[in-house]
Amino acid sequence: MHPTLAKRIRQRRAFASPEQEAMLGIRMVSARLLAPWEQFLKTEAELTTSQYNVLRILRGSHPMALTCGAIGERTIAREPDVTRLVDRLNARGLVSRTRSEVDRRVVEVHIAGKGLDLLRTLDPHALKMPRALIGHVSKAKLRQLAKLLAEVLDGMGTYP
Amino acid sequence: MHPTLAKRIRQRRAFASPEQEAMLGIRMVSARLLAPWEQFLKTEAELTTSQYNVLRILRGSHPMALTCGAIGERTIAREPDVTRLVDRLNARGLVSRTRSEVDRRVVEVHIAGKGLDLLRTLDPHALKMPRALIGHVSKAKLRQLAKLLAEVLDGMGTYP
DNA sequence: TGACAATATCTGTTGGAACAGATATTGTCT
DNA sequence: AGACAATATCTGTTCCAACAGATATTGTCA
Repeated sequence: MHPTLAKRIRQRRAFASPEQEAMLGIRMVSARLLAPWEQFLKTEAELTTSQYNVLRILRGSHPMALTCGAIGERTIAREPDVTRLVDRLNARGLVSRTRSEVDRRVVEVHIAGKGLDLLRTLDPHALKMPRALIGHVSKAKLRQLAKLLAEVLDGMGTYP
Repeated sequence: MHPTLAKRIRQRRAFASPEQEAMLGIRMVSARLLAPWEQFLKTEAELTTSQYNVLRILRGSHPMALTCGAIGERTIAREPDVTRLVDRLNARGLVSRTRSEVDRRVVEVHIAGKGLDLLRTLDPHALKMPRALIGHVSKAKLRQLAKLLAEVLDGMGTYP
């Protein structure tokens, strides 16, 4: 699709600071990693990545239910927006919602059997895809990359 | 905000393949790099990143105009969607559109003075932000990171 | 030249993300 | 108990991205 992307990074290297250089690289790689996955989720399961992530989180806590607030904490989505996200999953029968008895403000969300089934069909792809996309880089280098990324994440600043 | 992210990577390291590990890291870092920038563009300039990128592209070719098609090639956006994107920029006077005389199917898009002014106010932030966010990592490691990312980009596979 | 494909952009429509403010319920303090 | 803040979710709304199909213009070939 874009055979010149790596070249563009190399071209900029002379002008950009190491920080800009790294940031550009991360954004480019991320964009090209996410696109196939989003496309796949959409065509195979009609899910957005947000929806998929929520389902994964709910499976993670299964058979325990989670409140909307708890889901919000574990995702990037703001809590007020969890409602509709869960709504759409509920409309498709992938999760079930029940108003808590002890605190009736709270809604408890629970992954449904249909949701578990759907995730199961996606699991093999979630496993195979990383290898298909970046398997051409040696395992040692990938470990090194992950290590550097963890260091970037640790102590990342804010802006402004 | 999420002090446990790096920890989550480390925890998964034992279970995940190097490919999954690297992919997870890239996605997490990218998400946390993009969010402040999107937020900044929105509050300071009421621009989406797509709009900002188009303005940057147009400035790059200034004083030459670009067709919608040419803009589409240089971005991730599909060509049919460039129309409205440019529409919104045009409505704010940031770009100007003129129907080509030689081929009247074509629309030539040209960044306006107001667009150049807006970019100028954003430039210093685009320079400072990378340092603020990932300046805590040594320059040598950042260069190494960029090198690894370029390698990942080169020869990245497809899925499915 | 006329038919038909190719190109470049536009329009109609849908769905989701984001934000602000509203509502319902619970905790707390007097 | 009554008032008021805090919490948890919901509703109304707007904006944008994405896709499908339509339109206008140009190129090509019989």
